[in-house]
Amino acid sequence: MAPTLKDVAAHVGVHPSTVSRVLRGKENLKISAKTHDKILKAVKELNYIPDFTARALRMKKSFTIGLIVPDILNPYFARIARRIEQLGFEKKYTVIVCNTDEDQQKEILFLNQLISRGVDGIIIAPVQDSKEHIVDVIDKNIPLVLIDRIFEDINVNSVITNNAESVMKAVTHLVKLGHKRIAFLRGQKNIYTIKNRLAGYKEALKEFNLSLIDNYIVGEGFEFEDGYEATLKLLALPKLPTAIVSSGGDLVTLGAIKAIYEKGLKIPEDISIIAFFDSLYSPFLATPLTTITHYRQKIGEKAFKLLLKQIESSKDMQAKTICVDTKFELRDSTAKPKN
Amino acid sequence: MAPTLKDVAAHVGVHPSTVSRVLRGKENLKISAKTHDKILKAVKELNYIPDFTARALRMKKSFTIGLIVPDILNPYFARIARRIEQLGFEKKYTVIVCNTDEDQQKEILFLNQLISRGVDGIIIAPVQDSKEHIVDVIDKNIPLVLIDRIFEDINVNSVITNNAESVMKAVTHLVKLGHKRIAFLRGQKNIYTIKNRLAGYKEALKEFNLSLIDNYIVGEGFEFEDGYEATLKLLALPKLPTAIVSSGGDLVTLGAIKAIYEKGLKIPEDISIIAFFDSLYSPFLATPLTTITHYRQKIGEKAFKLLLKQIESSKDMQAKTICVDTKFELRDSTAKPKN
DNA sequence: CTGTTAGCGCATTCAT
DNA sequence: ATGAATGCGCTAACAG
Repeated sequence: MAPTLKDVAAHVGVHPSTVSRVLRGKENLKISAKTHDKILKAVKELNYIPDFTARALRMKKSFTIGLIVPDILNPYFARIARRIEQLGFEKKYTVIVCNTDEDQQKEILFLNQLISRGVDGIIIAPVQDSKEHIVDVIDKNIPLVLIDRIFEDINVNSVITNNAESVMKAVTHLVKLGHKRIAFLRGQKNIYTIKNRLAGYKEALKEFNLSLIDNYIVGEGFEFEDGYEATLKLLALPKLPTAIVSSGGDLVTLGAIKAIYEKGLKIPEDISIIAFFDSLYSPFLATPLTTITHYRQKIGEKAFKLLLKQIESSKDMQAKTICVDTKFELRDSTAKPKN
Repeated sequence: MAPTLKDVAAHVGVHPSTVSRVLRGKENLKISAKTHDKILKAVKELNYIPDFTARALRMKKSFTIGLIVPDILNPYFARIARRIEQLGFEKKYTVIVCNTDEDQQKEILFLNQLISRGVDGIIIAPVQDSKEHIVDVIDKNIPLVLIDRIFEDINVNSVITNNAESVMKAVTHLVKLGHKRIAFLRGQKNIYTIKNRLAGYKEALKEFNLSLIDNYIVGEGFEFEDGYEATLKLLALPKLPTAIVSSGGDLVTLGAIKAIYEKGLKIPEDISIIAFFDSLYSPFLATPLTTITHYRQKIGEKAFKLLLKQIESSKDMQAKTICVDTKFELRDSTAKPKN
């Protein structure tokens, strides 16, 4: 068996609580240098490792936070998660990452699991079929911050990005190149980010007096196949778009690229593309992609700091929504339209 | 405050232990249908969520496993991790992922942290500067399985891939195309996988009677910059290689590609490349890469199952080393050498 | 400066 | 079929 406080205490000949005090190392608790040293020596000798579980139970504080994201394989969330872990590590917090695969049932399960494990707080990019389960958590007074996707009518700390503006910038770029038939490859419909990106798309069209063509808005999910299928549909239209704004992220975009190649089209000669794309790989693709990328580390940082503040402040703090900019990176996947 | 067993018991008018029994749901414990139902009803009403921490303390079983990898941003480890999480979820285990960034100090810290948290087992791709800390964990009788990187002289469950054979296959392919000057872009030296890949490289050279050129073996790490720098060095040599085997994974390979492009060379016309490359992106790169890829999900699966068996078996089981194949995927980054 | 006491929430052994 | 008692390992309030 692993040695406990009691074992260490017995080994030194003091009371367990004394050992505890030494190990907690509170400044103001006066302990004789002698016993202090003896205890530390015994700890080393016995190779004592404190039992975090017991401590958590006693202190009602687990130094654990939960992170719920759709899919950690997505470089967007991976980078955010990694940053949160890093910061957590610095502050002695462990983070438990949960992947929902955009399945709200799973999300609810994870939420309960995390609560059951007594996490000190939760960072979540929710599935957004509904919000009751999120509200429940907040009502339980468990610190929570939303990332990427918020519910506009609930008052909670959140970190988002300026989706609409990003797309408007992208469309503007295309219009200036001469494009008039710009399609929007969506991603999953009901998601906050996507709704806002779509809104930005529509607003930009309006601004440039371009008509909104329903068939030009396609896509139903965030997976490779979703992008592939949707783009095939797009490319089967009688009147092809000359440009695509891909708002569903890396996988969707790769799917789109595959479809485009399969149809024998060239990027950007036949069709231009601007994508929300967060991996390192964009410069190396067949045609280096012009992208909208996120400051993912910053998003992770803001989220973690908000959460930490909420965890550490006894009184409830004023909820804040932080908006992080995106970056427009011009590469080679956009050009003037042919016709 | 969250309701406890006691609250539920009081609400129904029974003893907490009775509630516990109902919730544990052991078959052989006879409980009247009446109280059973009443208790379940109360649980729902109060929205009782069991305290996992307390349970873990009491049962000395946390239903948590630790996964320690170099970097979850690496698609190789990301996919393995994801699969382990998935399987863990099915079996009610939570997994805590730790990233070492190839820093052994961190690895030791994480190991202790995990032990302190009372994980039921650990899966680890170790840094491999040394092995004492790993042996310590095993000596503590904590179930542990090594992935990707093993210590050949310690007897422990492990899952590896056939590194040497993979490289031999790659070199063979290049030789058959007519290459005689084949460089090896290594990755971090002291790592098991890399050592074996290098061994495979050397063996293949020998088999084909090609001389081993020291300058053709480069690379010191797993990052993008490592690949970039190392390849620049390679391309500054008086006698350029006509092909590169990149054994350091995705990032290193991307770095290499960048260096090659910057030197104004073309793939595969000027230089061929075969890479250990695990992301979805390989078909879409400027020249779709001929790669060696891993069955990452399978690796995760094997590792998880080994660990679970070890956790669940009271007596210590016979340690096993499972070797998972790799896949050679021919694309367009290899061709006959120019001269 | 250190020991004593109590209890976090739960599962379990022993009663009844 | 259920209640009572115990303790997992730890911290904290209170004594002294």
